[in-house]
Amino acid sequence: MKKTMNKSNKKYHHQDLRNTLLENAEQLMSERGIAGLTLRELAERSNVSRQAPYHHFASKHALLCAVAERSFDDLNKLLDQTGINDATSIQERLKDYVVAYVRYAAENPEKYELMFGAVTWRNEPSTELTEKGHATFRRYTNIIAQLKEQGDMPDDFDATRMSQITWATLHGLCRLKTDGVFVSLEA
Amino acid sequence: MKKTMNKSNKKYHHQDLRNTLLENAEQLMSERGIAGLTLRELAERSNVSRQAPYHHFASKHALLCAVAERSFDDLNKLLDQTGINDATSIQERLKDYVVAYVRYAAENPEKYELMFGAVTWRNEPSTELTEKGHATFRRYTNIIAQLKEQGDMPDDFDATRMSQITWATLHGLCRLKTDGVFVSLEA
DNA sequence: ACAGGTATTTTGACAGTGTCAAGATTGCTT
DNA sequence: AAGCAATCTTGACACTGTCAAAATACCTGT
Repeated sequence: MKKTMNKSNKKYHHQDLRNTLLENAEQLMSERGIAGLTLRELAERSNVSRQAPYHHFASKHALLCAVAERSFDDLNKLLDQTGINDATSIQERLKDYVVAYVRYAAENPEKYELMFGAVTWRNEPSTELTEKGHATFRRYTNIIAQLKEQGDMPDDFDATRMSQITWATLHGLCRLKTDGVFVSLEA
Repeated sequence: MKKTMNKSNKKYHHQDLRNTLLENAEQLMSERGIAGLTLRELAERSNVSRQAPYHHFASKHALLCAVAERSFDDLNKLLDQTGINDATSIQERLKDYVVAYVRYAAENPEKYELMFGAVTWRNEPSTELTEKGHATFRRYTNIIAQLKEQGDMPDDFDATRMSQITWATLHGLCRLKTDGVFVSLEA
């Protein structure tokens, strides 16, 4: 029985610091906005010196990318739950996907910004990040493909093309919401 | 004949500093990205001290908002030119609008970010900014409305609703492009 | 033309930022 | 118990936005 009881020890965060940092970063982001997130305040809130985070994240940008990946996991977990009831029709599944998707974006504007914003995607996004982003989209195209297989669509219905267009619509609406362009528009 | 020849005088920028700053800000943005735009470097490039811009813009945020307004003017000017040939059909006009719109966004990602991004819209956007943003959208809805008037659309065609959805699609595609999510996808 | 005032630009200063470098502390392994 | 690697801390630096106060150039009324 090894004595790996370091979790209970207050001093020296050890393996937990990474998760603690990520969680506090998310909360700090939702409070001060993504631009207002400061590594120093994050460190202070995590009861750690200002340089400690650098042992878990190479830079602030890396930290933000990690938050983005985490958010993708959260969203995908949410979307998983919508598919639990397989008895429902494909149309119902599509609707559930869209509703969950929009809700997540609306409730976590900063996370959504990191997931699909320029900060992460225009600075050498990691392969994991790009993979998770593509996976989220692929999950959508699967539903659209099933919709076509069901046969209710016209013959010239290109599932891939249609997925791109309609998901762009979805994304555009989410972005308008998260960016604050929408202020008074019912769902 | 008053002697208002201050334009030619090299010293003391006077009325031109504001425009010079805006132009240099745009160029600096396209080089270093919107986050890389620095008031100090902007001042230096404009051959002016670091505090001079503050007499024309209350803060960096105000400067960015001014750039956004300017970009709206540019885009609207571009869209004006597409409508010059009134002989073309409405369908053609819509296509021209979309093409010009997407092209502007793709060629000026930073400006587009300021026009519809969180930086400007989530920090007390000025009435002028919101007005210009709405005007750009209104111009789009007009085309859609004309499309309906022309009679080719089904009876339950809600022009307003349709404008919102299709413009969200347009915006979503532009955003994916400007944010760098698209990297290898033909137009 | 000149005096005075206003608009404009400058210089000095400060708190805050990300992050490099080097030292200190802890816990695990032998 | 010793040593070592992982982890955390402290010191330092260049850079940022912006406040305060001084300096400069222009404009207007007389």
